[in-house]
Amino acid sequence: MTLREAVRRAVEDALASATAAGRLPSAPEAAGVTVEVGRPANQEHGDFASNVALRLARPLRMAPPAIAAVLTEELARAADAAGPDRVIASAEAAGPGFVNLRLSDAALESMIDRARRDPEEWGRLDPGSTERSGRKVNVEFVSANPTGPLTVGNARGAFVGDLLARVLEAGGQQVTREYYFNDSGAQVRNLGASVVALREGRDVPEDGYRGDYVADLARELPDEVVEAAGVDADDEAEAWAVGRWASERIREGIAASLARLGVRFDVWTTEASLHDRGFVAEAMRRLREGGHIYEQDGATWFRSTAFGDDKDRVLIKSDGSMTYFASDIGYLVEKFSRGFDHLIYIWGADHHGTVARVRNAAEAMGYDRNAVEMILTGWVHFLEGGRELSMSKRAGTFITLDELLAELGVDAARWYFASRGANVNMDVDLEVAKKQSSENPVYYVQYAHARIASILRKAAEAGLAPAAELRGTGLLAGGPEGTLARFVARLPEVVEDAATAQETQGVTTYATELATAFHAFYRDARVVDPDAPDRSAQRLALVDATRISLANALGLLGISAPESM
RNA sequence: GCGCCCGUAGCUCAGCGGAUAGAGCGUCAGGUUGCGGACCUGAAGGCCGUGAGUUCGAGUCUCGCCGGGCGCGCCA
Repeated sequence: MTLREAVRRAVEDALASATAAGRLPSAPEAAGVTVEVGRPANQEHGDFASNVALRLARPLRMAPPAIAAVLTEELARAADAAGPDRVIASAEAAGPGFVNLRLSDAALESMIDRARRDPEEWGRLDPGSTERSGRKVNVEFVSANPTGPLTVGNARGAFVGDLLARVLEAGGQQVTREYYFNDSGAQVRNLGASVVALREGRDVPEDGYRGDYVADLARELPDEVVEAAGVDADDEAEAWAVGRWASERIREGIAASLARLGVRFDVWTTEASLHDRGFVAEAMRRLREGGHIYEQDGATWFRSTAFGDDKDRVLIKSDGSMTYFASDIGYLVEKFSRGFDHLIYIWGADHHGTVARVRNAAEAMGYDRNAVEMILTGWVHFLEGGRELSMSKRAGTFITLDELLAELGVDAARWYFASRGANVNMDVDLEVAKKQSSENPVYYVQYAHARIASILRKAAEAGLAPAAELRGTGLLAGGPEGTLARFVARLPEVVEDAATAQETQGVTTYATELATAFHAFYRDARVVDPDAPDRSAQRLALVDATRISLANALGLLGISAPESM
């Protein structure tokens, strides 16, 4: 349990017992008021504060400070009764009616001990601790068609999707990372025709692909691939055969690029497989049975307007071929057939127009539309020396993801995307990003980790080891230790918030604050002091818990925590 | 025209309806007889685009307006 939840329950109990004892009036309207506690911005206001007295003022017809005073007395009574195991050390009514709460030393000590007892689990949520833990979630992201290497344009989705997956996993959810692509469309033929043209020394066709990678493929193309297309193969058959080969080669390259980012996919699904395995037909059948389909102008339509869309959507074109949307709904059936409770799609902002139709189709097929969620990523504008870099895969003018990483490094790039909301547009000037890379906050946090690792090594050389437990030592009663411990103990709350909000900005903020708190502690308190072995051992324990928290916060973002740098 | 997203310090961005709006970079002024100076301390810098509304309380919620981006195919 997080400290926040323990404190929240204590306030809840105080409210219940004060009401039962008649110290607060009981009013039916008060039932709708839930007890919430938060971290005050100002540390003078304590470790936690609750606004419940302000919320109860109207239903109870009492002044907020008076309610706060009653709750404060009740909390003090409960703390006395709990003795040394109490979580709350003191409570006071303050300001317009807040109840400010201060944590006991014992509560802090036990959190530090918990972090060190099981470092792997520290910061991960207990199963069943939140509504969503245990949920089976599919996160589909990147999903670029394999007609060329991943570009910086794909970077946003790759990082946002992976970061989201990591945060959900830390929150106790079962995540499948999924990549969806088309390996049988006309683009594959065009890619093949482009490779063949270059191989034969001709110009790339009008609708073909350019770029160095196409020339590379032409050079590497084995004769067997061409021959396998048939001795008398026409240009069309040859283009398809070569296209399939090239497409698979590119897909392998994409997987390798993603692996370099620390992104690994569990499932790769092709659009063709959804048709081959009958999921598209199954989706059509469901919609037809529900009366959500009609024929018009020779095409088959989904009545999306019945669910609030601004127009109906074509599933089967008048020439008999299927739309991309038809594959989408087949994919819905396929995903739900695998038992997922929740589907998340990471899409670029330009796809927002297709959100409604997919969720509408899910509802029409009898699924919970709220189980289908689209996260739209904002635009990334890449600049070089203030000049915009325009990119086109067909023209071959783009920066690859690999090139970006070679310049920035995986850790810096991950931090960059993790510290910003998924849906905000942002400008990245590559020259500035490179120049500032050593000033990047990620290095500040990593430095704190490396510094602690160094201290622990120094301590070992001096024959000092961290104390097994801080419980009962009183080390955290005040001073620099208490301040640092409060930051360390917060990690589980940070993870819970990240999992709930499905965002990582809070994690980067926390990691920076924790590093700052450590650097301040380092300044004020000497850790390794052979003349005071007991205190050294205790401070080493606290510092070790700090190291674990830094490593786990960074790990949550897929960023390394170096022992030295 | 309709719809979605964005607008917070010079720059890049944080900010669960709560108390005096924050961080990094940049600028300016300082700091080490000890465990890593990739560090620390301090300063300057804000009508939170704008106007109303809801609320005990709004950067946060609602509506209008202004500015920027994107979308409105039997394309993928």
